[in-house]
Amino acid sequence: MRGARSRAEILKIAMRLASREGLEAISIGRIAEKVGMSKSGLFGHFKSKENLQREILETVADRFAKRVFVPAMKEPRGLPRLKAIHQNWIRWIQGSQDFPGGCPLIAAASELDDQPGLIKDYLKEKQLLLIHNLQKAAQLTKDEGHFHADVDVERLGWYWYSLILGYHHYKRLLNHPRADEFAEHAFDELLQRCQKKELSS
Amino acid sequence: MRGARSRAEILKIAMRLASREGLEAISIGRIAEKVGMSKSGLFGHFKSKENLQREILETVADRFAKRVFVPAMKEPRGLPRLKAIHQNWIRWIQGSQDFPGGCPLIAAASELDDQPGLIKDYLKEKQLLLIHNLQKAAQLTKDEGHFHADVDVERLGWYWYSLILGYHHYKRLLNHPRADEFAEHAFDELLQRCQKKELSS
DNA sequence: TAGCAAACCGAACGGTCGTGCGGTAATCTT
DNA sequence: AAGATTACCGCACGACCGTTCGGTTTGCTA
Repeated sequence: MRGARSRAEILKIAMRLASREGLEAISIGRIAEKVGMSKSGLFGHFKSKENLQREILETVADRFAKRVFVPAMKEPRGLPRLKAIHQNWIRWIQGSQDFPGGCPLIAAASELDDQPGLIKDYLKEKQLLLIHNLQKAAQLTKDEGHFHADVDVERLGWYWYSLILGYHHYKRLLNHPRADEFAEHAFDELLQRCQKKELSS
Repeated sequence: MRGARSRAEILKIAMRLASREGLEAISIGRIAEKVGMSKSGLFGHFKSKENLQREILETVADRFAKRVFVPAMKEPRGLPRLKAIHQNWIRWIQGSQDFPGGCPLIAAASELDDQPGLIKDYLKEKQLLLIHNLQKAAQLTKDEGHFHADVDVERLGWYWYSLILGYHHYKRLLNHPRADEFAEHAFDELLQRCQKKELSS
């Protein structure tokens, strides 16, 4: 089937465009132009703009998992794996060549947080899954004995995510020179505090 | 001049709309409809959409200062003032009736972080000012002796902002039941850590 | 009260949007 | 090789976009 390769290529380009301009701001016409095919030809692949948006989001989420979580699974469970996830995540935000516009998931989150609909539900589901995976990795770290037994993994997950958001904000919007330093330092502190009695519920 | 009141009313309604749909997504026609006047009549007040967007942002920033910083200035400098700022900020995010769509500044930040232009520059300037004010309040706390002398106020500012972003994310997108608890707890911890030797550069 | 500036309107412009249709060319199935 | 399915195209639609313009109403000033 010739369409499959074309479809993947469309999504890759659309993803790149959406990372710069936002999921709602992109238009089918401009994607088509960039891909090098007609508007109606592209439209035929997805049967509505909403479908296209959902598939873009899906493509991004897949890529995120492949870049951040999958490689970290090769590290032994516990602290090494946690650190690998964090490092991959930071690198992801620093912007592989694929996303000139920062993490599309974070961008989409603030873009959609107040207009209900299929896309928002889908995004929320993906975010919950991401957080669940963070917490699972943290739970394993507890089980391995690398963390204090009283650590509240849900709270750790929130801390972790917050510092990622802060990093993203300082880095991408403000171009703050100390963004990398802050994020790295904060994550180390967070891990250390989890080894002591702090961060319990 | 009859136009002044009308102008303020337009901005108030436009601000509300922009908080839900984003600064780029709003259209002059829909704002005009909601205000109850003609598209061209509204357009006459601002002479371009970009001007309108900038003025919306300005309105939001003014209101933010008035709700978050100004009331906190009545508290004595140092810890009490810091806590007041935080409390007001949290309340601001919880969404006064004015913003059904979460903090427009945060929303605009992710929306604009990758498309350069006047609006982004303006937003960035406002964000830097906000951070500067946070740091100034923290510096005063140091001067009052409420914090350890080695505290790195720039780093504290980043921590503070990060937890606000995390709160916003968990609260508005995910409707997480523990969002308030996490944010409150984290801020208390942050203050405590600033009183010890931690959080130095 | 005359005159003027500003607020506001309706209509229209060129443009882009998402979407649908009919037709052609390529590919797969049998 | 015949037939069915699919990819893709050009074209056109109705709707909405930001913006402009000429004309009417309103409120202030002299």
